[in-house]
Amino acid sequence: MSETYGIAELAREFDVTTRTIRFYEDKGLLAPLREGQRRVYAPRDRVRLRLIMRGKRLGFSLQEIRQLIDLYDVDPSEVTQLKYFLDKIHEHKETLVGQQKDIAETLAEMERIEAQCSSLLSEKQEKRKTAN
Amino acid sequence: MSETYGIAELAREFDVTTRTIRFYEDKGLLAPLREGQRRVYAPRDRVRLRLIMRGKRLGFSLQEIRQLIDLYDVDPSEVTQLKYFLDKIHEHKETLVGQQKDIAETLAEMERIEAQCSSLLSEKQEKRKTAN
DNA sequence: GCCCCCCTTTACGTTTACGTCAACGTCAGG
DNA sequence: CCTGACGTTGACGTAAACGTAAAGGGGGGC
Repeated sequence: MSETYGIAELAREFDVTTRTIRFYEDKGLLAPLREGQRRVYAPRDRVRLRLIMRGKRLGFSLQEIRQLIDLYDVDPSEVTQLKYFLDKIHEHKETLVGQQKDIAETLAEMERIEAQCSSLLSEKQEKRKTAN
Repeated sequence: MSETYGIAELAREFDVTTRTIRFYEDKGLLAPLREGQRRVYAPRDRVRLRLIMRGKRLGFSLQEIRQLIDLYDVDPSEVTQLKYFLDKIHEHKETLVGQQKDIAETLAEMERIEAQCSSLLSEKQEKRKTAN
């Protein structure tokens, strides 16, 4: 079984160009198999691409995204490495929690402004009614 | 009263270079007063800079940040403009909610991996104990 | 046989967000 | 008076993340 995908297929699915996908490979974010020259993507590559897109939506650089992705296939051989990874995870978690806070603040302000606008709008529209 | 700030002062406070602050001015994100040639920043400029930094932490481009900031001082004169701003706000809100979801997912996975690593780690450390 | 679509590599171009350097004015302290 | 900190504009440099164009191979359908 184990479905595979072509580069154009993935490009369509994630709404990026094939150039972009190849670029990610260049940067070590993807490593598809080859059939001759052609790239053949396994489901795990697709998952990785999904992770990449999510990282981008959160404003992470490709380097940071690479770190994040690498956390998913940790080789848990050495204790020192495990500790290192735990550190990395803590770092990322802190960043994410910080972003949550930033988003919450921004959303709160958006809603404040929205309410302000809405009330002003309905006010104006009331006036237009009564003017008729 | 109304405190004012020099460019270096703000640069220190927000941990950016003066070049960066001037660059933001170039891009229309800041518009400090001048005393002769020198830039003089009012509290509102400081607030704006804070908004800019928050936007950056969320991965927005300076253009997007500009849009966001502009929402804070809307001139509520025209009804069509009000509607336009409400639209903008909705857009931004959707983006932010999307990011919240992305963050929640990523955090969940981080914790999954973290738990995995932790248990593996304590396991290994147990073995080292019993081996002695 | 030809067209079309998918695939490949190589290489130069572009945008964003600043960094860096030059060349100069201004004002306080020693 | 000199130094040093702070400020200015202007121009060029750079890293990241792709876009785009060139030049070509391989296979399927009519």
